[in-house]
Amino acid sequence: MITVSTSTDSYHHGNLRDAVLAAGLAALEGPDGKPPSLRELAREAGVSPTAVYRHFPDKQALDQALALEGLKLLGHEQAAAAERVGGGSQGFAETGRAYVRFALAHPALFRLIFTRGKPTGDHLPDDPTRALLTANTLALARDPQRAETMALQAWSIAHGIAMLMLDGRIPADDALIDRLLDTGSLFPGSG
Amino acid sequence: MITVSTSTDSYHHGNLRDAVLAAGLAALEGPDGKPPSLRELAREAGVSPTAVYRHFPDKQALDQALALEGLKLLGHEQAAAAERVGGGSQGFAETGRAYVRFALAHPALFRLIFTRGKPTGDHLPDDPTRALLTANTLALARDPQRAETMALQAWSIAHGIAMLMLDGRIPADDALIDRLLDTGSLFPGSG
DNA sequence: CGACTAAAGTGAACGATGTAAACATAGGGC
DNA sequence: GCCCTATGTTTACATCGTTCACTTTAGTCG
Repeated sequence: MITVSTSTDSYHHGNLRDAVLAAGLAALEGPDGKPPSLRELAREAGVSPTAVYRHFPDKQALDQALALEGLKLLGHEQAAAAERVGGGSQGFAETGRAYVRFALAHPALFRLIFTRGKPTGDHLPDDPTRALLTANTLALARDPQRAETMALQAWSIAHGIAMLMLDGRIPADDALIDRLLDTGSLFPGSG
Repeated sequence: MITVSTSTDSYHHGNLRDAVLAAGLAALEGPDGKPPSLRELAREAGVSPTAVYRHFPDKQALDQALALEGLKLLGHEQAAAAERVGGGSQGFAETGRAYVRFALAHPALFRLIFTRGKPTGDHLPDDPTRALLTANTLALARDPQRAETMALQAWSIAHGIAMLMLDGRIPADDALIDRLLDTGSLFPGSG
């Protein structure tokens, strides 16, 4: 979690990096689906635009850091949702619902997470979403290969639903989410 | 299809709208995943930036027009792919594969199609992709409600695979596409 | 045929953005 | 107590979308 120390320092901010990230997450929650500009975040943190460059090499790095925070949030919500129904295959289904609900609740943040321009080839960080997913499907299917396939299929359909709903191609209906994510109808003989 | 009349007129271009759209589609094919700027397209068409505003109210409208062209292309490729294998449930599966292949072949264009900022509430234009989809699932399931659900599920999983592969979250492997889109494993008792 | 009008182009300008370069400050280690 | 380095600041530049006032063309109508 990001904490902002509202220190009253004049020149040195004390903790600019976290302040900028916090401002970024806050801006991403706003109803305006606009991704925040670097200058806007600097303004919000009460600092000159170029000061941000002491903590992030460029805008893309800032975005990636924000995306990473978002990914953590998503992971937490998924884990909490799964735990709430007691894990198991119920928890697996709940994980998918939480994924889509998160996307609808935080559209700009969700979009940011999955749109960091070029892959730049660097390591994908710890992805709790994915870990949780494979663990769950491994409990459903004996064959590990089949489990991996199911995991990717489940991820894909949840991601597809989320994206299509965000883009207005599919009504963002809560009942529809349940209908589309119904594991019983999707994966024969599981659950 | 967009045709550019390379007329040698000096002042009046003759057909600026199509020229700009053509330049836009060309730019979107370039390896640089950048969405083209309005000024860039104007430059490419040999015209001042503001001339574009005689044909599009703003950048967003330009983007929407480009997205519409992309949607047509996608529809054509899907129809061609389905036809190639003789339609039917084979054609249905092929439709999904074509969807993902299109996304991988035209990343920037595909992204543009599904990211026109706010829905602005206006009508979704004729979407050949969706029409084809429901028609195909209707042939697979008797219950129309079930068919609609299957259509949206199929669309979601194809869209999810495409997006996740574009974002580098899933390897853009051709064999993987087939494995994930295997209708037999996804929808029990159909095919 | 010639004049007028509207469509389609031009240029200069504005504010916003990401980013680079040169300079200022403050706080911690010798 | 001094200096060094991390962290800011100011200024500047290119690019972008967009507005405004103006110019040129094409086509219609008397």
